[in-house]
Amino acid sequence: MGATKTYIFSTKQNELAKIAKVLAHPARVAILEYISKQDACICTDLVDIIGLSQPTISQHLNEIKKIGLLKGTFEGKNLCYCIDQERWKELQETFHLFFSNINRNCC
Amino acid sequence: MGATKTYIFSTKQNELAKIAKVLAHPARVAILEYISKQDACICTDLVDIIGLSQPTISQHLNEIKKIGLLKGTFEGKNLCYCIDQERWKELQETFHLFFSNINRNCC
DNA sequence: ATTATATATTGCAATATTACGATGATATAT
DNA sequence: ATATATCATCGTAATATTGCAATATATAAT
Repeated sequence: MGATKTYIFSTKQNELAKIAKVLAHPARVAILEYISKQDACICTDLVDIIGLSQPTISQHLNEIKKIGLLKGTFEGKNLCYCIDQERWKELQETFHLFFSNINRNCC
Repeated sequence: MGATKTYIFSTKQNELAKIAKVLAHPARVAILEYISKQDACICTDLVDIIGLSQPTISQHLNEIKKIGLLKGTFEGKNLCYCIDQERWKELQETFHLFFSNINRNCC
């Protein structure tokens, strides 16, 4: 009891849910928006900009990383994150397909 | 501590997160897919088809309803659910915009 | 009125998520 | 070597989610 019964559902359903879960927190939405607006990698102003503690931001970044959305490279002292464009497009397509496959007939 | 600090974020960020949260469970993805594949309203085969208990399915339907994705009408004995097309399109657009606004330049 | 059927609500236990202080690891600067 | 800065990890408290049994509600049929 209490835990999601993933084994009941299809791989695709679980996959979409997993991605959606990452977007299901405003901090992660904000992080992704901020990174995507930068011309290049960001080297964490995130803590100041978003207003959550450093460990919390780190945790959220990790969630985003888990679904392959972040590429990280070291550049001097700071770890620089940017969005993995290929993966981003994959997710975009996943959501696009989900939203497109809806029947027009209804009550 | 423990609860999401929604007041830190913009309305749009919270809105996207709220919608994503609904899609962040495979049961709700499955429910939406099933309803959208029907020609007309469905009158709950959901419990049998998905394999969760009736109260659990009811709860999930309620989460979906909360973001305005379901229209329900009584038709005979059974409550029939179908997807609100207008709202569906709105959400589709919300995600589309989110995924489109990403910068191309990166490391 | 009684019964059968479908769905909602309540209450609760198991588990997951969110957030942060304390601490650790690593790299640069002095 | 020591200090400083940046980010990760650990531990833990607060809160949220998931799932179901039991119960309530509502309509339809008898």
